[in-house]
Amino acid sequence: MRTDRGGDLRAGDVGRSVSLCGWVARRREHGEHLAFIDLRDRSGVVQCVVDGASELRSEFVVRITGTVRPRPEGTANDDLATGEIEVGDCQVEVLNQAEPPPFPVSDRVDADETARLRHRYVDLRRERMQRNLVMRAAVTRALRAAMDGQGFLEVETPLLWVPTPEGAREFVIPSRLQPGNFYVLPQSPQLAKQLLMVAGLDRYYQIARCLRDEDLRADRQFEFAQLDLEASFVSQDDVLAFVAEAVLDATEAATGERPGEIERLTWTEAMERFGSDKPDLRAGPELVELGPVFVFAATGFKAFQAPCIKGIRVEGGSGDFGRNKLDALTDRAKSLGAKGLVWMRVKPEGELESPVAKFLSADELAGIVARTEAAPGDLVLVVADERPTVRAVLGQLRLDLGRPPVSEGERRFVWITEFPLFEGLDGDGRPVPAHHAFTMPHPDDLDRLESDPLSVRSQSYDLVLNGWELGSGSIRIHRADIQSRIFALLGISEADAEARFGFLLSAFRYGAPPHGGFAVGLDRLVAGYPHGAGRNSVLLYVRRGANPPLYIGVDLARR
RNA sequence: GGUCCCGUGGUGCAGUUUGGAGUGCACGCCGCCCUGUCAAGGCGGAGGUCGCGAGUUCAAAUCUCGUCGGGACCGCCA
Repeated sequence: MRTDRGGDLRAGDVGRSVSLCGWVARRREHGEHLAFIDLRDRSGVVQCVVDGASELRSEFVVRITGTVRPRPEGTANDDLATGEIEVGDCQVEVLNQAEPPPFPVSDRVDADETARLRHRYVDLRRERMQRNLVMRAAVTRALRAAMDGQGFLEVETPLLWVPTPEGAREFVIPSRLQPGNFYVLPQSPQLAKQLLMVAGLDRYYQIARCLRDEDLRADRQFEFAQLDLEASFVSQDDVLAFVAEAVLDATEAATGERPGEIERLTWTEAMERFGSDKPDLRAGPELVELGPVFVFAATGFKAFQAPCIKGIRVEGGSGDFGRNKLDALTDRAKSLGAKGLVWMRVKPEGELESPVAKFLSADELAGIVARTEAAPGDLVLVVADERPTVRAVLGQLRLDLGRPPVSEGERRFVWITEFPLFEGLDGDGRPVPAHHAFTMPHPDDLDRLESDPLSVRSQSYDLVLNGWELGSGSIRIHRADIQSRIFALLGISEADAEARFGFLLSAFRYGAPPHGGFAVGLDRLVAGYPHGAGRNSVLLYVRRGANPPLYIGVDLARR
């Protein structure tokens, strides 16, 4: 039916007779006997010169047969990949007519998103959307190649699964054969892949569908994909290397540029310096510890008699922040949980101007300037509070003060390692796992497991890109003695454990190898590549909340 | 479960603060003209329950309440 995709034609094709099929993107009529048709297919757009186009309308499906020729002198179009040539002497065959589209099929116009989702098949005709889907395919191809190259075996795990005792809320599917019983759709292949390790598969990966019945967010869908992997006989560094290889290859495939080494921060470093376990390293000031400045601890300023004092330096911020903006920043800090926000302007002579300056000694003021390395014209923001509050507030403020969009500027991947094993204590004083109950503690901290559990680090790790959590993983517990200690700490009896995790524990009794793994969120990874892209431009279909459920333009099934 | 914001021809917006005739702009659509355009251009035209429902008022796109839809965020997402 066709010989080429029109968008692929170049000067080298001049003279060829071609047949092209596609949609009428635009037409420009110049009287009865000259019209230009921009023909669009997956490869892009090419200009066809036809003898009259009065029967053609936007989005008609046509087959055009003609001859590739160079455009007349002076009429080339640098904005088009096909701009040097055109297809002339065209015969046009209308394969199908079309109603006017509900919104312009153009990258220039941001149409109503509801309409775009309802008519997703029209929305996906946009060049940008198709480009993103093509890029997504390039990314998954690169991921597969990287995993294959590292000796991983692709294995598909079941979708009709059983409940997992912890984690996200799961979708349930009624069973026809056992009325009253339900299948559960996996929130991740976590347990299945651990069983594959017990089975001796050694290195497994999958581009896995994950389904979570949780509330939606801008970057969150019920249904999403991840590169899921698990490997036996590996250390944490081995896992990080596997993932880095795949992610860097994918980035190169998507953008043409291979980032350098992925940086590494421990969780504590990330929290202290950036106030976040998913730091955006591109911009914004780091948090500076100010507590030690006040060695004498007996500062006369009550607000600074706190367990933790940190500041951030806003370069050149003195002039940019008048009282209104400072008040707004203070309100923002309070809404984030701080009791207040102390600001200090560095005056041309180097001394500090601040509402609280009179409560601080000269040494203290000088210490703040020295620690923050503040220069004249800078602004220093200080929060004093409990350590988690200080981190959270300043961590958010540094982003508020200048965070570029995720997909713009440089690409800063960073590993966050040594997460705490427990995130705190529950109402009964029992530690709460930060990851899951099968995460291996850091070997150096094992002897403190019972005596000081909150200080115990885990062998779990996250991959972060420009402030986005791209994925996470851990080394799993494979030894029964350590698992028993964890269950004891969590207050899970042997009977409880058997009831909740029985099939995994029983599998582990038949020879479980040391193993660990990772999962990379594919949608987030891909959305981070194109400039200005959002979630909805890299997904085939987008699911939104509430009624009527807008999926592919139809309601959910009812029974 | 909670907080805040937004609903105006097919699309994108202005109009809402301070109530006074569905008023305006751009795109698209329909018709006519046009032989080198490319977001073609010119002339003309059609297209509206201002999300929906109450209330206040002589009068509501505009004010109030409710409701539906959408968005952002918190909870939640091991």
